[in-house]
Amino acid sequence: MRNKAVKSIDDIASLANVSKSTVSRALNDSPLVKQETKKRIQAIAREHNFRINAPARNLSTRQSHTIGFVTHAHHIKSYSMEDLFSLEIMGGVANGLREIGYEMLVANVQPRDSGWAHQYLDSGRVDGFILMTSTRKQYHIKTLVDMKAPFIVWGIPDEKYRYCTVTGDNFEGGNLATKHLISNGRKRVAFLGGAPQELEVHDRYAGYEAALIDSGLDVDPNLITYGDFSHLSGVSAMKQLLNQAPDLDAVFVNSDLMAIGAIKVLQNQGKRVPKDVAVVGYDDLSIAAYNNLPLTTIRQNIPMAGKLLAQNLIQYIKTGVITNVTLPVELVIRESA
Amino acid sequence: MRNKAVKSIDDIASLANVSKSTVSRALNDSPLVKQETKKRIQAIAREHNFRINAPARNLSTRQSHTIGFVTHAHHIKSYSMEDLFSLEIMGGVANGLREIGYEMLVANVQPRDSGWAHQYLDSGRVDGFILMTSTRKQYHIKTLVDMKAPFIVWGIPDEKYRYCTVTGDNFEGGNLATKHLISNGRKRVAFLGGAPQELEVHDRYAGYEAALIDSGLDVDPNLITYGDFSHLSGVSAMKQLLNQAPDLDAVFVNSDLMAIGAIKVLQNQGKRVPKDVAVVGYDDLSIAAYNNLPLTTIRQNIPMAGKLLAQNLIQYIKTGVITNVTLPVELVIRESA
DNA sequence: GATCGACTTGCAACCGGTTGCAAGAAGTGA
DNA sequence: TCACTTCTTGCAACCGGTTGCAAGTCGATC
Repeated sequence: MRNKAVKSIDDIASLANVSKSTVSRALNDSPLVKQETKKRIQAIAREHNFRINAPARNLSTRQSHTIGFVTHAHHIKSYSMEDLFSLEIMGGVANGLREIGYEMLVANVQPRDSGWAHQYLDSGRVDGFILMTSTRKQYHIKTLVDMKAPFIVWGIPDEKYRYCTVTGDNFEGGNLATKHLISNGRKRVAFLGGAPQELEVHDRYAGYEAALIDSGLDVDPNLITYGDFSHLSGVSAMKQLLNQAPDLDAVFVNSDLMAIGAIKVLQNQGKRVPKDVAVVGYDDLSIAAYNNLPLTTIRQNIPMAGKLLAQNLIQYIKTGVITNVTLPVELVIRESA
Repeated sequence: MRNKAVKSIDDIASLANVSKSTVSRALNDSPLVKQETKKRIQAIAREHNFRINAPARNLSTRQSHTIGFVTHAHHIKSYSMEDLFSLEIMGGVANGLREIGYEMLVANVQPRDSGWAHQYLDSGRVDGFILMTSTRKQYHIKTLVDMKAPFIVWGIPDEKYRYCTVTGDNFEGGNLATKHLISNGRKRVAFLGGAPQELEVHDRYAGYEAALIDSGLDVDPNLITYGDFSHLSGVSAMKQLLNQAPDLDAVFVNSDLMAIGAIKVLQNQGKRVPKDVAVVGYDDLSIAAYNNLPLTTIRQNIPMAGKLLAQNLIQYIKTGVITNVTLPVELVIRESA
């Protein structure tokens, strides 16, 4: 260990026989310092394994270089499979942020808590937020807009406000899934939606409806039902569907988690999947491929989504540019349809 | 909004007609300031929605009040079901930390990266680490010990060093699982272990072996094999087991993820689970209950584990007390055995 | 040889807290 | 009334960076 006492920029300064300002500039690659000096200082810093003190830097620049990743765990005490979508995105976000020199703080927010944003932002702990939480999302967005906090959300932008978003192409997803089922000869294709208040769900429905109409099939209200994206809601919604329309021969389900629940219900009731009833899920979580009956599903490009959430938020923070991006989705055919 | 310009402790100081030192002490509930003054200052702070500036405080106290949660994602670019165990614990850790006033930073470390610890610690970004990463865990532990970094790990402590740990009772887990299978009349109970270099796996094996011996059953090397806890490794290890011992009638699997893979293999080869072959998993991840065939498994108390990882690390940081705790496990009977 | 602009570098203030030490106020006992 | 505690409070230094501004160096131009 040679970093005896090289803890601050001042130490480097004495070693290099320059002032701390010069060291600061050199380490930040400022054009103000001579190439040669810069190289020399950087070499010394590297050699002594020096790391800029983050709190000091954050204090001085009034930026934390940290982003809060906001989730609202399905179960209060710990994450679970129900949170898998958020969790998978989180990995992509963490990577995306690191590539541009930011860190990620996890803020697991209680649904009723309204002070969290101030708590993180006013204390200078984070520079902005990435919102995944679906319950009460509109409410949280309003709060953030009101306090002028920098943030980006996974989902379709609400017309009322202007803010950054990243989402998948939900119409296309619903359309692809339904067309696939129809092209396999299915005539009674049901729609098992996510939470009905979500705009994403409306778009997926629109895609579903368009596919039916394109093929000259009827849109039957008895074939439509909703859950809340969770496994359990998939179970009960599927039961309801079977009651309303016992003759259905396919289901387009708005999440893989619900699809897995739905398949279980179908099998329990003696239906063969996909023979009697074909099922298409949504998201293509890692679990879709691992499922007992590998899921045919609509893939959302999760790593890309994470990366864009990171990049576009930072871009917004730095430049104020508001981006709303829609990512393409694709149909992944496995065994359930 | 009344917090016009109340951004710093100085602002509060002028409002309250005291010095900033007094405000600082009041907000930290120091006994040095008079009760009445303290109340008054706290009231003013609350009223103006004041939050202490974290970077300033961190700089001054040389503590970040932040912990790095270290994982090593199974896939590089994003988290997946394979990381579910870490992810579930993460929720518990985040909650545990918040309860004692700490934040959690996610550090998704590349397996070959050796500089990450210095990067986070020397820069004052975190006060310590929580280690979940299993690949190369020993290597990372050595690094942390060498640099005298505060950390706690999920797992059994290595005899060579002294550091904080939290783990489940692996012997008991292996023993409970195996006894359960034997008590159901199984005679040829296989052991499908996690990564063979892990101490946890040895203990689970010991529990398995003890149960066999207690019941007068032979320990047959053909019934033993190993994977690496992942779903895929469960698939190939199960195939191998069936080759080595086609007559097996039960398997104790070291993770739920591997168990799900193993069951798929068994079913594909025409074995009925649990009728022909009973399967017990390990961990009781949320996925165990949701699986197509709900898993009988050994439950690790994940929320508690997360909480203790958080609490004991902070305790160590504050007092230097090294804790090594072993949490009880329990058998959860569902449908696979 | 004086002037000028382009480069480099250093000084010192500032970011917003914490804390050791000194000092003033209030209370106590002699 | 005075010396001595015990409470409270404020002063000022410090944590480790960043940055506006002044100043010094140096070759080029007139």
